[in-house]
Amino acid sequence: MDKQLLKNALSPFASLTEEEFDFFYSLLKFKEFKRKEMLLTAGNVCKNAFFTAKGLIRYYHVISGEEVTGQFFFEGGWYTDYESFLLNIPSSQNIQALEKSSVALLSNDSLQKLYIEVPKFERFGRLIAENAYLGLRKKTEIYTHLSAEERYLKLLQERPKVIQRVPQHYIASYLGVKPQSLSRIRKRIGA
Amino acid sequence: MDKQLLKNALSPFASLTEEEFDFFYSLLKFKEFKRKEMLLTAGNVCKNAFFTAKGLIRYYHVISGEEVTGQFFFEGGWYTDYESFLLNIPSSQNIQALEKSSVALLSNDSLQKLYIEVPKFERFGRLIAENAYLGLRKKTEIYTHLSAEERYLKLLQERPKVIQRVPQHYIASYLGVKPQSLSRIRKRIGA
DNA sequence: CGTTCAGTTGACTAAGGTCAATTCCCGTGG
DNA sequence: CCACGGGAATTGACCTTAGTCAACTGAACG
Repeated sequence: MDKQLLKNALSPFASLTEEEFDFFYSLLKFKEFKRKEMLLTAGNVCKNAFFTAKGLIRYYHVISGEEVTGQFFFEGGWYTDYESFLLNIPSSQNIQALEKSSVALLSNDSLQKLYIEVPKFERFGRLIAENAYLGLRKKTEIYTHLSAEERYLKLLQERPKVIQRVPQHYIASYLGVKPQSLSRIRKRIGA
Repeated sequence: MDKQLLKNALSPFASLTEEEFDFFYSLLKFKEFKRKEMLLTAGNVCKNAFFTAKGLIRYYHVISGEEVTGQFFFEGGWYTDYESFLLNIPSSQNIQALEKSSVALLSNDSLQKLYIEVPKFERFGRLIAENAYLGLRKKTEIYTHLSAEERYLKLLQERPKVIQRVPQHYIASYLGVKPQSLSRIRKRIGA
């Protein structure tokens, strides 16, 4: 596990002393996941927040029998199902490694400990949530007024890594189109 | 301004002493808005968080010349453009009263003061953001996999107040369909 | 009253979905 | 290392949903 990567990922949210960071670090657990392995399966309580140190993670919902991908996370990305994690209720999400991945796990207990021992992390938690909100709002706006082709082009432009590393049918489920349609779109724009 | 309404609206997020609440209350400003009056216009910095004590507020974006309504807020609802409010940058949103409304304003300065004087409010800020995130995620999910008719029925079922109080073309812009289509949907389902 | 803006309706178009048949990879086991 | 099997991607024909353009009705407010 790359300690520095973790430090860098936190720096936009909180400036920590060595001591504070080390305390935070001591609360983490580390785990390896194989390709297609699940970090969380719907119906279970999401006990951890996940930090992707290496690899590629996605979360998705199953709605009327179909997978709807919510987001992809690469090296340096944080994710948890807030609702389940915070309220300790069964999650409706699935979190899955799409590549062989190294992940840091922060349990809710540890996070609460963190909030108490280092109050600065309350702020950190708030900023993470606010940040998640902004990202999601952006996605929502894009989705409710752009065509499938425009959404694809936007993704291509803003996050080419997703196009490069994620299998196409997952991208389709993220963009809200069928794999066939995405294939036609790609053909049309000459990708 | 109904002090008790404000207290009730806060209670899910923070249990405050009389003293803490009074300090919070002392930081607020109060303002009346007429029907169609703007609380914020795109291009300006969003200097305040808004609490709707009475009336009906919406926020919207203008995208390719069209209004896209993000959300409606009734009595008891909070809203601010986080991005603009937090980062002190020009907002891309418009916030507007749809009915004659009484609104409480909390400036960023006041909020920062609050965070310092009553650290409990860091938690409050975090919970508000997390809550906003959950609401938005729900909307995003609904939108990317339900048909226009299903979205309308869902809104009708979950928030009948919106259908009752909001003019139809705003609902259309919220649901992501044209007013003509919404009219046809309503005819089809016999509303 | 009359002007204006919201809502309705009709005819047509276009985007994306559905069903189905291949083809193309790519990982696994022999 | 090669062959095979199965999931992923592509393509075609057709269908459904929502958008577009346009005319008309209705209600609301000055």
